[in-house]
Amino acid sequence: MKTTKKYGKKIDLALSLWVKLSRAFTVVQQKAAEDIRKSGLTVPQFAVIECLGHLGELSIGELTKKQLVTGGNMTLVLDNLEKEGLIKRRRLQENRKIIKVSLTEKGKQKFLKTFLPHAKFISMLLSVLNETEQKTLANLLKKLGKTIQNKNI
Amino acid sequence: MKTTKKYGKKIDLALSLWVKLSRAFTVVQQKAAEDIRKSGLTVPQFAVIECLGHLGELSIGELTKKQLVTGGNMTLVLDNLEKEGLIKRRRLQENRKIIKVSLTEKGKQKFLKTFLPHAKFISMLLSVLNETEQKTLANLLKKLGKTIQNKNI
DNA sequence: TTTAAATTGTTTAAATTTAAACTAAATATA
DNA sequence: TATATTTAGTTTAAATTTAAACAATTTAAA
Repeated sequence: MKTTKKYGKKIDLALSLWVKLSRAFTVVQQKAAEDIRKSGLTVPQFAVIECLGHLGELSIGELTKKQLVTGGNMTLVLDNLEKEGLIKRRRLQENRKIIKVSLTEKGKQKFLKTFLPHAKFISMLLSVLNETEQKTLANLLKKLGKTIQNKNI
Repeated sequence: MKTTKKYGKKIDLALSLWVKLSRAFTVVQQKAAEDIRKSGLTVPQFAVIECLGHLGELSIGELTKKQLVTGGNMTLVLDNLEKEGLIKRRRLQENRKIIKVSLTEKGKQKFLKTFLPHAKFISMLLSVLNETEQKTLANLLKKLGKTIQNKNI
């Protein structure tokens, strides 16, 4: 922790936290991305497969909200997954504005084959923190993420 | 916290932590990016200005390491900052492979004008956690980031 | 010394991402 | 009903980012 006050105690602490949050995320993200690419999927493709694999059929809007990406981007990711036969789109008859997305049989196989190994990789990576530390960290991050997201600034 | 074991306690905990880390980072990052764009700089441009403003003259390699971006990308960011007259490049005579980058007078003014308001914004954003929580979080994130980065996987 | 290897930074092409304009469908309002 | 607004998703153009090939310089090894 820095001991010199550059901009005042409160600001210095927040900046230091933000730097460490960025660094920790980026480091994990880059290792995770390397691991994901081995499966032949891009990171956003993997994220969609994972989301559908765990939560079942979702609308495109729900997917973009879950992953905090823009709609145009999601369209492209889904197009590519559709071309590979991993997902399918289905227009809702009750509300024809909405398109539901789900895994095909091939997509389910891909999910089953790729997710657990990647989960183990992440677990191995994060094992530099013990169980208690991981729980504490997760709780603080949850509070940070949830509160800021719900806050309209 | 999830109570159902999907992949075993250890893996579930790590996955849950990774999701929360991503979410917290992304949420803060998107708010921070919005704030930075008001200054007329892109996020990576701002990061370079900040780095040079705080650390003084750095080589291009040092900048890419600090920001965990690829070299090609840094070249473009520096080109654009140079066009705007905010930074300057200087080839080292002792080692002509190395190019040192520093802020111009205009760049220093930009740094002084933009950094503190942004720092205050970040501080306000992170104030959803109290001082103790911020310190705990920063320490855990530091441990996570440093250890994984030094670990060769 | 001279060649080979490593380091530093740039260029290029391709992939990714965003923002804004757009289409289509549903809902609200006059 | 008819028009306007909102919502859901797509298209497009531009910006960003990466990875790989490249050039220049330095260092190491034969």
